[in-house]
Amino acid sequence: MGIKERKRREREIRRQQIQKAAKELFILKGFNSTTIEDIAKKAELSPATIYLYFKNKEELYASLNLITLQYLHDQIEKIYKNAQLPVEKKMLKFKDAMYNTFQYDPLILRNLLHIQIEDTLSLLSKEMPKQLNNLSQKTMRMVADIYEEGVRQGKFREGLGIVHADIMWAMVTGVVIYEEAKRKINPKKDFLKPTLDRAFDIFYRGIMRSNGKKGSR
Amino acid sequence: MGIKERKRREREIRRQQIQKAAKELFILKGFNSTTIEDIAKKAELSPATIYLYFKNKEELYASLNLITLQYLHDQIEKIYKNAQLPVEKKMLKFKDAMYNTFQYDPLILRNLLHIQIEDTLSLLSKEMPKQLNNLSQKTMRMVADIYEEGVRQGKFREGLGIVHADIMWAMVTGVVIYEEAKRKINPKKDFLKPTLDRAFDIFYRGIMRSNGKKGSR
Amino acid sequence: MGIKERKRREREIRRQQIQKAAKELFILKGFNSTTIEDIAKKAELSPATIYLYFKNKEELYASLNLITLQYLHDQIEKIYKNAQLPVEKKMLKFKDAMYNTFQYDPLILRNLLHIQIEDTLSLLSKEMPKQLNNLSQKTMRMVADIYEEGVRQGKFREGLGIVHADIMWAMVTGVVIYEEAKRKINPKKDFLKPTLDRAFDIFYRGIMRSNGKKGSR
Amino acid sequence: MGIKERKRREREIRRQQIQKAAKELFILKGFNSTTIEDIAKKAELSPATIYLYFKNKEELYASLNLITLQYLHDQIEKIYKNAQLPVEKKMLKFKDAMYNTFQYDPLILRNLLHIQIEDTLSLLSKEMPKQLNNLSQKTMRMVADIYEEGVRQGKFREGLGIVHADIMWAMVTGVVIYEEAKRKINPKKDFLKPTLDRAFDIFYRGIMRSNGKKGSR
DNA sequence: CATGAATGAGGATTCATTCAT
DNA sequence: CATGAATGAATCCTCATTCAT
Repeated sequence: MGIKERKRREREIRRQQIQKAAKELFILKGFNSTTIEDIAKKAELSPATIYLYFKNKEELYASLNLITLQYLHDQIEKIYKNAQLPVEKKMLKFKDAMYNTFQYDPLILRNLLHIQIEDTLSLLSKEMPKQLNNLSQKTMRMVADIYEEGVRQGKFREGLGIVHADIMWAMVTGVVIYEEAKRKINPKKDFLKPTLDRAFDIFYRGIMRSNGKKGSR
Repeated sequence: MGIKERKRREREIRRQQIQKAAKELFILKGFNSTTIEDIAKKAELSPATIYLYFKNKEELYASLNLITLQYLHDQIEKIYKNAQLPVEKKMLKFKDAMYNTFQYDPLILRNLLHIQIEDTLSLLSKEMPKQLNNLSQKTMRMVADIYEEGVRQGKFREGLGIVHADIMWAMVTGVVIYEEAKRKINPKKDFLKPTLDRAFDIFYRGIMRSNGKKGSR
Repeated sequence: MGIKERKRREREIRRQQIQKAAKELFILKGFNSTTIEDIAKKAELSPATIYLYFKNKEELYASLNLITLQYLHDQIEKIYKNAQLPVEKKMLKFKDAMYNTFQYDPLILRNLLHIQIEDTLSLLSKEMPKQLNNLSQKTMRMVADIYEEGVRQGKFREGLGIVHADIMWAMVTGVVIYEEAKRKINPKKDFLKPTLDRAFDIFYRGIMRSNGKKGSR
Repeated sequence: MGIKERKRREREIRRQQIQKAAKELFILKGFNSTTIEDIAKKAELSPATIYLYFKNKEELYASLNLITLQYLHDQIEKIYKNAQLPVEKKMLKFKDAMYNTFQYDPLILRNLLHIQIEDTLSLLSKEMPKQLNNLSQKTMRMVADIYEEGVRQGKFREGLGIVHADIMWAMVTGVVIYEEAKRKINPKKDFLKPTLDRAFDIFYRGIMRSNGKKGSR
């Protein structure tokens, strides 16, 4: 048993080593411009070895999302399940969860939003998209639930939870992408955090029933 | 004179015919997966002919942005210059301008945001990025000006105009991308318009100084 | 008659204008790297017009040789027919004729020697190679005759005239090519003339029966 | 160790197999008219494989020169270092070294002389031209040294060694090219050897101080 | 399990040449 | 006669993927 277990662990480590290399390169150069050989070189392996761990390039690419999505999901879940916290505080905390996630993996947007959907999904095995979708929906559902809870409590304005979950996600997404793009042109300063704060502040005021008193933060 | 003029017009038409074909394909399949041959076939020309009108694939790609960006710019400018309209109305009109633009060219986001920056800009001639950038900045500046005007008039909350222009753009962008992505997975229904409306409503409330009375629209 | 004649003359001028442009480009960039469009642009004509004057690119290329070869031929002939001049003087004069020719057209070597024979001759019309060959042989024959005359007069060492004509040609050729190559690497100084002089001096001594007295020049 | 060594050797063999095929084709059809696919077919490999061994077509082309140049260099060096041999004998032996080299690789001239310099050198990696130049200069320097030694010994006529090395090289070069060209037109007979002998004989007499007694060979 | 080596299947781009006007 | 425009035919090179060892 011990040996089998050790083998499995080693295998897992190798897998992650590949994913780490791949992630850095995909972020840096994009999907199409990153070659399997690039990844292999960075992971100090041979190209052929990559294929022992991932069915093909797309599957490797997609696997990265799963990790990040899980990362986001876990944070959202923790907030979601925190019985102490009032809904409006939860909503604010979501921002941090998202911000952390984008720090952890700037790639997630291009992926999850399927911006390059056509390049990406064709060769994936059946399982992968299902898992991605599942995790993604569960996460969004939690945000939606909180919104609806807020409506019931008379704190948030009327509206479908899922729509507001989408809008929140979209807004954060948009800001991240946009700031990322600007940083690419001029890498000197990074305005992501303050812009995101302001955006969330606007969002927060925008959804509150009466927002005369509280600001965000 | 007549002949020369007609020639020029025919040439322009040909150019647009290529751009039209290219745009549809780029939207459908993305930059890398669209081949020059695809475009040529769709435009009912030979691949070599494409190169009579565009220096290379990237230049053709970039040329599409210029059109769209001009389209957006012109609408924003019209609103901007409308002396009758109070700033808060202008802000609301911007939404329509953006919505129109995304209808006109869903591609614009991937491009303008340089999501594929590294794949795209290398072979462009010097002029193209300069023009793109110029037009883009002029457009954003107008939005920023309106915001600051609103602040001066005590209508909008304090804050830098350009930051709010960015946030507005980012939010709309995020919603469009996200809805587009969802539509790709399930093409049956299109929630772009209502979601965008709601998002803008939230944004609008979020920036107004006192938003007890007015809703959007 | 007058009009017809003028037309013909204009046509001839146009032809030469193309040849001039072509020659400069072929010298500068080589056969394969020179495009018809390059030539057309330089001659301030359209590519299609080139084809009104030359069957194809190769034919144009070959036509240049004919001019140069004629140029060489005429000089050699003048020396050849000069009854006053003793053979050894004639031999020395040949050097100048060759030198002039290479000045006039550095391209001639690559062409005449058919260095790029395989790239060049395939599409030529029947006539062209025949003319080239004819002119070339007539020229060499004159040199050979002079050598043999020298032998008969007991001035030059025994040997076939044509072999020595070949060697002389080859030697000059080699020096020109070699110096041309060196000049390409370091364009500052041009040692063609002195090297050629020395080479000819060696050649001259090498063929003279007794060369104790005379030097070259 | 054994396996690694064998692998290395196999790789080397493959490389040479490609070079062999390439050489034959380049000789036959020239650089531009020889395609990578031609070479691949002849070497019984796929085009892509060629690129595992050579960066690009030009690098492959240039690599052939290096081999030949080394071949020439080694022969010249052996003669150069032979302490027994008097300079005039050495000079004669140089002819044989060159003759061997041209037999071994008729291509060398077009290459070394950079006849197609502009088509050829652009894509080469930094190292290659440096190596070529280095080897070439070392070789010529040895010939020049011998000439100067001969001058000091009062055997050869006054003059710069390097100039005479150039002339010798150029003359041989010229003869080879010229005979090669004639053979292409009429492949029946090959006059290279006798013509070269005669040319060298002339050269030899031409440089000797007193050449009343000795002929060459 | 790991890998060096090989390759099939493209894809962008170029250019000599033709043809309708 | 001149040409703007169009294109067929090539050709170099890349890269995801496979396979024998």
